[in-house]
Amino acid sequence: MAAKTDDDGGPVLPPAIESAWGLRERPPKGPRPGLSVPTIVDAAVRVADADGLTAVSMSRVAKELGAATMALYRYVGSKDELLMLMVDTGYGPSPGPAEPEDHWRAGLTRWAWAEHEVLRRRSWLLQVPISGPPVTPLQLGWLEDGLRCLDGTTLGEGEKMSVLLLITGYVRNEATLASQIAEGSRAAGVEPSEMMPAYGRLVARLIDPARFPALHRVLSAGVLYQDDDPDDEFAFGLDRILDGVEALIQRRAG
Amino acid sequence: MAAKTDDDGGPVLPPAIESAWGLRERPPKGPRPGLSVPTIVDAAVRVADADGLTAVSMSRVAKELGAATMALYRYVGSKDELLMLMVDTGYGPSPGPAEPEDHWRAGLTRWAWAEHEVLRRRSWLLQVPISGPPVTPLQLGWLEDGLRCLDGTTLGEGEKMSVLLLITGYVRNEATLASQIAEGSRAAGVEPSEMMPAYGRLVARLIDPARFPALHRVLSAGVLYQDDDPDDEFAFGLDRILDGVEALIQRRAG
DNA sequence: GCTGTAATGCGTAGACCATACGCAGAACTA
DNA sequence: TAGTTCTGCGTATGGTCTACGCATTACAGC
Repeated sequence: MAAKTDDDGGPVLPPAIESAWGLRERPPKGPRPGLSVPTIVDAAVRVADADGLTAVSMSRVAKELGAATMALYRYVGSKDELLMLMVDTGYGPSPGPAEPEDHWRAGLTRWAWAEHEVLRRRSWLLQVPISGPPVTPLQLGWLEDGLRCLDGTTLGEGEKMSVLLLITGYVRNEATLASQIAEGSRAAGVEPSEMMPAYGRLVARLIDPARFPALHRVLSAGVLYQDDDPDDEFAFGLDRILDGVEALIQRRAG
Repeated sequence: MAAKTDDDGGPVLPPAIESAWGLRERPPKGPRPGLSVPTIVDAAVRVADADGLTAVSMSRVAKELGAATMALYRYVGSKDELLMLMVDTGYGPSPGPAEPEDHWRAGLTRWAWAEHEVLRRRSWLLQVPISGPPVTPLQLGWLEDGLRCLDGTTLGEGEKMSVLLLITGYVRNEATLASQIAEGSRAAGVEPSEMMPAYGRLVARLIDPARFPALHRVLSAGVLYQDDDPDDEFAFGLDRILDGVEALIQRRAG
């Protein structure tokens, strides 16, 4: 029998996650805890919001709480565990299920924009190295609400999951790109609106039009020089994906 | 005038990247260099291939080369710069442009599968915190070949870029998921084929069917318990995206 | 009320990490 | 041959996570 599995054969959850599901009560012995897992996670989120994920170290979070570094390890098994919990509360609760009368497309659009909005506000969420499929309560809440959007459709359960995976992946990807541009412009001391034009000029300087004809054509068309509305960009890709989903639903229906 | 921009107003490239474009020759004075940027990058890639990205430290790479840690800093400005170069050689050259007679869809499918294959072999590429749009020669080569697939279509240049972004994002996302499952199964000492079923059992244990009805339905359908071919999963999402692109091309054409 | 037990807070210390700085020596130019 | 400039790299600083052990606290049972 392999280690790290419980009696059911399921993977074992870190204690702090189990307590997030309310599956673990505190033993009544010993001194009253001066901290708590939510307090610690909130402090860590505050640090990340203020100074980015790289500023989140155990000592920094402890300082935020007026506690000693090692005190945190009484509540959290490791930094990775803390990060997992930070993701949960960083996303926050799902915006709620779609209205029953909503078209699936309207529901999923709202769902995608909600995640987009969260990631815009807390771009450090994208830098957390996610270590597996979601197991925290709020994360599964997002999944649940996404699934409900597809409730009335002809898709199979597996297809619904695939569609949500596709969309959430797209949202994360677009947000990653946007935050990189923002970060790059801050690092280079350039106005964010000047970032893409500057990138265009850089690529134009580097490439040989004979070796990179298609790319050269893109540059000549001025695509990179103009500073598009990122929201338009996001909406474009999302509509392409939803068009693809719609095609599948039509096929399953007819 | 802001710092970190050159006379053209373009962002300044790190020296090691400029040399990758052949824009910088060595001054003829001083002792012969015992190392070179490509040698160092190759060693770093070897370390990452063998022991993962976390094993890539300056001292470990130096040891791989039989050099002192600080010797590397004569060639590479920082570890981040080394990582950027590792990504370039880690991806390697693009598989080549599509055949001119190929349909755009066949070309993009091949392009996406090629990236998929690279990321399957070198999953550490996904963990490198990418810090901006591509500026290295091989990276732009991939972009070029992707653009050529869309050469004969009715799409605008900006739309072509968006489509490629969409696809590459999808590929990275799917690969990230797959590598997380592989990593998780290794960490828990479970057979990779048992990973998704174990996850399904875990979620089933956690959720309350009343609070998570849609998710419960997915579990009841046994979706998570069966161990699908990951390639089928990948092909499914890719086809959905390409369907969406096809819809757009049709609309632009007609 | 006393004692045993178990949990908490946290100080110390070890094993890493990136990298700033400075110096000795090598290889070229003049 | 002298001067310059670049290389290799040793040392040192300040940061990271976390294993371990100890004193303190608070409850359970007697």
